[in-house]
Amino acid sequence: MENEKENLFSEPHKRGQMKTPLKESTAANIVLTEIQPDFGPLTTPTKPKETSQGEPWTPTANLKMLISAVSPEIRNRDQKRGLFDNRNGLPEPKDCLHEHLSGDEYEKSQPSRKEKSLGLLCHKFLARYPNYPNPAVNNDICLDEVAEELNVERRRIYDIVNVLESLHMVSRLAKNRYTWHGRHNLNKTLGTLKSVGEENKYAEQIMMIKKREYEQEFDFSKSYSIEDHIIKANADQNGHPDMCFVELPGVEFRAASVNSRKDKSLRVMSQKFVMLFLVSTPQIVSLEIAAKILIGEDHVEDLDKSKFKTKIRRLYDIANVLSSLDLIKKVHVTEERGRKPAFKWTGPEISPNPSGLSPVIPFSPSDLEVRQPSKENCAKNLFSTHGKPNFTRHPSLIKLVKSIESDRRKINSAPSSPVKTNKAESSQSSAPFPSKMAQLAAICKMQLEEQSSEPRKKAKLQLARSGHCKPMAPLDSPVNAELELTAPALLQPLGVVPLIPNPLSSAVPMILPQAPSGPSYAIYLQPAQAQTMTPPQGLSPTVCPTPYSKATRSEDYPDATTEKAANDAEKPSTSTRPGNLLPVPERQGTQNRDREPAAERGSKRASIVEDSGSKKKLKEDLKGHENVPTTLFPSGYLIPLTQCSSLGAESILHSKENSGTLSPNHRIYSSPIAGVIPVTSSELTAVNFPSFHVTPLKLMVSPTSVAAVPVGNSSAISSSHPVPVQNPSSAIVNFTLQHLGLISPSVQVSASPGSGTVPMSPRIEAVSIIPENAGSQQGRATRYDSPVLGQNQLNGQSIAVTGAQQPVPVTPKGSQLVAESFFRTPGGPMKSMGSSCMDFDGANKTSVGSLFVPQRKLEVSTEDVH
DNA sequence: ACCTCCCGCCATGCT
DNA sequence: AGCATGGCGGGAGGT
Repeated sequence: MENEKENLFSEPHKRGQMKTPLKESTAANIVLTEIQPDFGPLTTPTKPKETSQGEPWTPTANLKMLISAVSPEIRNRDQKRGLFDNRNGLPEPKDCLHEHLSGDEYEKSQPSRKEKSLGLLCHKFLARYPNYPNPAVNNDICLDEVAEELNVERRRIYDIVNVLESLHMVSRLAKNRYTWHGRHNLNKTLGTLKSVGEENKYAEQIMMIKKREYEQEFDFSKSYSIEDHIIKANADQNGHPDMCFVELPGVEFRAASVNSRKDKSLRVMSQKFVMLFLVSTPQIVSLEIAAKILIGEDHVEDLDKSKFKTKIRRLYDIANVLSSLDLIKKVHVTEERGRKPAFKWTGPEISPNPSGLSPVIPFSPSDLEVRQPSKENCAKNLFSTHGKPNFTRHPSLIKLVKSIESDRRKINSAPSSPVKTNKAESSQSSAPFPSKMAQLAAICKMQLEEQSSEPRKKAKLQLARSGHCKPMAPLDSPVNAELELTAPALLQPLGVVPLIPNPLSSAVPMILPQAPSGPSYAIYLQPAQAQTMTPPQGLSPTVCPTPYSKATRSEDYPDATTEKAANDAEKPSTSTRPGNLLPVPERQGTQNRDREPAAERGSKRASIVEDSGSKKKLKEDLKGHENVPTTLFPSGYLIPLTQCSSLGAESILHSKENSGTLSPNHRIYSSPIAGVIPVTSSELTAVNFPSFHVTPLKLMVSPTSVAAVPVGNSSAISSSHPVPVQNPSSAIVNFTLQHLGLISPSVQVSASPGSGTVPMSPRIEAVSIIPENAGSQQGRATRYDSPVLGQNQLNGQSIAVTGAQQPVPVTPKGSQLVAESFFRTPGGPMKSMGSSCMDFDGANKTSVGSLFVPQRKLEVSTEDVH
C-alpha cells in the first residue's frame, strides 16, 4: 500500500532541481535544511525509481519521509508499509514496486486508493515548485510533463491546477502550459477573496443556515422565515453558483480563464469555498454548509440531492488541494446530531484587501495592462456561463468579451516558454516510517516554529514589516487589524463594499483604487447586483464561551490534547520537514508549505466547531431564500490593479502569514486537557460585536494603526503570541512526554491557560472583547512558508528582502539563522484550547433581527482525515 | 452503512 | 476533426 505511493508518485520528479525556481527555497527551506542538511536534495536522480523516493538512503530522505508522514495520507502509507524505499520507482512505479517490493508489501504496492489521492498528488505537485519562485526564472509548468512524471492522468492535474489557479498560484500561459507563481500572490488573493466574500455576505449566509438548522433541530419554531429569506436571498445572489472568478492583480492571470469555458466550477467553487473560510468567524466550514451556499442558487434544494452530492464531491476535491496547501485542515464538527465533516482554515489570516491598505503600491504600467485583461476575463466569466444561470449579459459585453478572448488567445498561445520544471520534490514520498516518527518530526518542527515565530514575530514583525513592507507596509495594517478583529472584520467589509456600488446596468467594470493593502481592483458587477450594494454588515456571531468539551470528548481529550500538540507541532514541523526533504534550494520554502499540509492532515486537532448544521436542513435553507435583493453579489470580478504592489505586498503577506499562522494554532491546540478552558479564543472573538463597532475599528486600523501594530505578523502575534510565545513548545513538550510515557496525557504543562492573550492594539481590544479570540481565529497557520528569505526569517530581520525577494535568491544564511532561532527552547506553555461553541447566528443583526441562535456546541474533532 | 473521493466517460470548446 | 479542458456522477475503498 503505501509504499507505492511513492512510486506512484514517483516522480520524483525531477528533482527538483531543475530548474526551476529555486530560489525560494530558501527561506522555508532553511529550516529544514538546517535540520537536515543534506539532502539533497535534490534530487535524486533518478526519478524513476523514486518513488518517493528515495529518500531512504539519505537522511534527507528520512526527513522527507517524516514530512510526508505528516500528512495523513502519507503517513498511513508509510506506516503501513514502510517499506521500502522505494526506489523503484519509476514512474510507474507501481509496477516496479510490486516487483521490488517484497512480498509483503506487495500489497501495498498497489497503490491503495489513498496513495492515489488527490491530496497526495497535489503534494507531489507542489513539491516540484518553490513556494516563492523567483520570478525571473521561468516557472512554466507543462501539464503533460507533470502528469507523466507523477504518473497520473491529466485529468487529475487539471483538478489541481484549477484550484491553484483560483488562488492565483498558477496562471495559464497557453495550452498545456501554466506558469507557477507560488505563494507570492497568495495573500493578496486571499485578501481579495475575503473582500468579495464579505461583499457577498457569506458570513451572514452561513449564519442563517446554521440558525435554521438549529431551529429545525430544536424545532424551535421555525423562525426562520425571515432569516431564511435572507439567506436565500443571499444565496441567490451571492451564492450564485456562478460567481465570477475573482481575478487578481498582476500576475498574469489573465490567462486564467483562458478558455473561457466555464470558468465556473472548480475555479469559482474553489474561490467561494475559500471565501467562506475567510469570512466566517470560526473559520470552520462544514461541507454541508459550503455546499449549500455554493449551490446556492437556488433553489434547488430539494431538487437535487444529486446536485448536492456532486457539490460535495467537488468540495472534497478542492479541499484536498487546499489541504495540501495547508490552507485548511479537516476536522469534524460535532453537533447534537452527530459529526459532520468540516474544514478549518489554517492558512494565513488575511485582511481584506480593500480595506486597508497600504498606500502604496506602485502600480506600474503593467497594471494597466493587467487590468484590461482582467476585465476581459471578468467579462467572460460573467457572461460566459454556460448553462448555468448566471447573470444576464449584455450583448455588447459579450462581443467585447469575445474579442478580448480572441486576443487573449493569441497572446496565450504565443508564450510558451520552455518548460520548466523543477522538481524538487521528493518530498512526499514516503518512506516508510512510522507515524510516530512523523509526529515527532512534526513536533520538532512545531517547536522550532514556535520559537522562531515568537522572536520573529516580535522583531520581525516590526522590523521586518517595516522593512519589507515598506512598500506594502500599509497593507499590513489592515491585515493586522482584521486578524485581530477578525470576526468583526469579517462582518464588515469595509472597503469592499463601497466599491461595489455601482449601478451599472449591465456589468460595468468599476475600478476601485484601493491603495492600501490590496491592490485596487476593478469589480465587474452584473446589473442585478449593481443594484444594491449594501455594505456587508457584520454579522456578529455569538460566541459561546463555554468551552465545552463535551462528554464526548472524553475520547477526544486525550487525543485532542495530544493531537493538538501534535498538530501544532506538525504544522511547523511540517513546514520544516519539507524543507528538509526537499531538495532544498528551490523549494524549500515551498516545501515547507507543502509539507505542512501533510502535517495538518495528519494531525488532528480538536477545535472548536461551530457548525451545527443540520444536514438536511440545507435544503430547507436553500428553499427559503429569495429575497434579499440587497446583497451584493460576488458575481463581479475583481481585478486588482496593482501588480507591483502585489509583489511587495506579497512579501509582506508572507511574513504575515507566517507569523499569523503560528500563533493561532497554538491557541487552538492548547491543551484541552489542561485547559479547562477550552474555549478557544476564536470563540471568544467570535463574540459579536455589533457590526457598527467593528467597522469603526477597522477604520481605525488603517495604516496608521498598522504601523503601530505589527502587521500581519502582529496579528498573529497578538493572538498567538501570547501563549505561544511564552511557551512555544510547551505543547510539544507535553506531547512528547506523553508519548514517551513520561507523563500522562492528562497532565500537561500548560503555560497559559487560554487567556493569555495579549491584546494587541487598543483597537483590537476594543473590538474584540476577548483578545484571545481574535488571535485564535486568525492564527493558525503556521507555516513558514516564507516566501522569501526575509520572510523565512522569522526573526524578521532579514526582512529587507521583500522587495527583492522574489527576484533575489534567498540566502541560505538567513535560513540558518532562522533555524537557530527555532531551536531555541521549547518551553512551553501550553495553550489552552477550548472548545467553544460558536454561533454564527448572532451575526447579522443588522440584517436580521436578532438571530440569535442557541448556541451549540460544536466540537471539533479533529480527525484527520481519512 | 456512511464517508470519501477516484476514475474516467463524455460534453464543451478551442485549434 | 482532433485535442485540450473539465463537468459529473458511478461506484469502490476505507472506516
